[in-house]
Amino acid sequence: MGITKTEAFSEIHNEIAQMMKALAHPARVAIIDYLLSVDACICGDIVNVLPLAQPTVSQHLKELKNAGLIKGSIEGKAICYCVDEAAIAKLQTYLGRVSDQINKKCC
Amino acid sequence: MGITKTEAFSEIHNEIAQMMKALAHPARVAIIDYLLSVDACICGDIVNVLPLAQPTVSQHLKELKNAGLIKGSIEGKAICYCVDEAAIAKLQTYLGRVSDQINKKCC
DNA sequence: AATTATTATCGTAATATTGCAATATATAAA
DNA sequence: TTTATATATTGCAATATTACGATAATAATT
Repeated sequence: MGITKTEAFSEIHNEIAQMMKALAHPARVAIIDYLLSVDACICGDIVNVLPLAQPTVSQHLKELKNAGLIKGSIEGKAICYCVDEAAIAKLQTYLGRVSDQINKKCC
Repeated sequence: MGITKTEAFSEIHNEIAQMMKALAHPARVAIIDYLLSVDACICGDIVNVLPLAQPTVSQHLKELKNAGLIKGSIEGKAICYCVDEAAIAKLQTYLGRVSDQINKKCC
């Protein structure tokens, strides 16, 4: 139905899924990469870097922000976005657990 | 439009996004977790563990398989699925790079 | 105050995803 | 060969996502 049975799953599974979803689009992965490539977090030109119209980029930024993957703060007439370290760490921790539990003698 | 401008993004960004997408649903995260919790990879009861109907689970398994996150092999009348180590490693590598590049003095 | 630059929101069209009943397929067991 | 068990496929309804033009909101500049 395009609707996820969120309530049927554990909070952890929902949380991980939500963060993964934020990165489940090449534009959003590209945004993360661009934010990292800029030395400071004064970034007012994300729109110019992506092959998408400004409203679309704004929407993607919003999704990244809602998922907690980036933080934004007003910096004059531009807005400064940067990657949230804690969020990335959370994903790393999850994947680390997965990696550790893989049964090497399996399949 | 619900359609992603795939061709406008780099292969790496698309590849990462695709893998993330596979984990962008609590059911699929739950499947991974369940596969890891079983000692061997003889798993014929994923359907009974999830709060979803059999066709829905089958569909989620297909998506995980298409994204390369799990491998499946026929084992009698059941099918053995298990987590693909290389795929997880690829995601870990990506997140590791992100983590390394985060500008600590930012924001 | 008017202008300019930057980002957000609204509305909408096209497409994708989620979920399941019904049904098909495949293999093991009887 | 029939039956039972396990998984896949099809078809469809409900909802979500993606993309963008038009427009609004905000803040610096003139």
